[in-house]
Amino acid sequence: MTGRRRVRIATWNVNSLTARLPRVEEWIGYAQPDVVCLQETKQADSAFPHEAFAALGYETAHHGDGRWNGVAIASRVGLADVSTGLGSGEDEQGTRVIAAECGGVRVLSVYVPNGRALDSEHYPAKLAWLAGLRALLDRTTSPDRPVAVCGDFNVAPEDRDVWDPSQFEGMTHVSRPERDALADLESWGLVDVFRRLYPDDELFTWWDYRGGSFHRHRGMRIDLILVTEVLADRTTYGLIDRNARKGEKPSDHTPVFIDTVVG
DNA sequence: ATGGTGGCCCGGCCA
Repeated sequence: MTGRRRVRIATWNVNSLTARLPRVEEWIGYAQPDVVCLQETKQADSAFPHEAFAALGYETAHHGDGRWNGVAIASRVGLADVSTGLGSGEDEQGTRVIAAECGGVRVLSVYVPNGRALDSEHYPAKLAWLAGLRALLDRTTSPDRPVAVCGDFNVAPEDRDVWDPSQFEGMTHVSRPERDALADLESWGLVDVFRRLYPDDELFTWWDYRGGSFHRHRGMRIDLILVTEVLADRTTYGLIDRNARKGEKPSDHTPVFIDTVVG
């Protein structure tokens, strides 16, 4: 590992890897990411298709217990020092975070709890989970290092990250406490690097399956790549690949990736 | 029209 290398880091909530494997293989084939963070595999560790990724040249690590959640990292630039969970009391729902060292970057694949509704007990649990993620970063790495926290945050950081803010009043994903919890996580030393690259509105990563939302451009940007400044400063490109939301049996999320430089 | 679509897997729950 000498010299500077470009790495393409991607994240995708696949909404069941069992249902989505053909689309994931297809996407990896043309997008050629070096690291892919997956969320909502909905698989037990014993069911994860390590061989399918190995055939494409990727090492994989997965953390899941079956029906709910499930996160993974696939890497073709090395995969070491894997750890799972928040390591604190906030991840009782489990199987929502996995981390690994990939080509000189500490990569985390995260699936933040949905929260369901502002008056649900799952809502304060979501806020606590985000605080627990910051605590995990504090214990395991440093903002001076190359770190990429990638995943489905279930929070739209700003009003321009939803198709119509008036439709979301009183709902999760846009509330002040959720946005504050995300901002507090970023204040650890992370940059929403995709937004830094593209200040435009209407750049969404998720569209409801219902009501033709995708074709009506009714979405939200909730899948984020948060990186430390050493990576943000060297990020040359980023893309939300809307093509993966089209066609046969798409996930309701589409992948996001960035190109950055390590070393 | 508190609906609608899709994944889990077959009765609702979750997103």
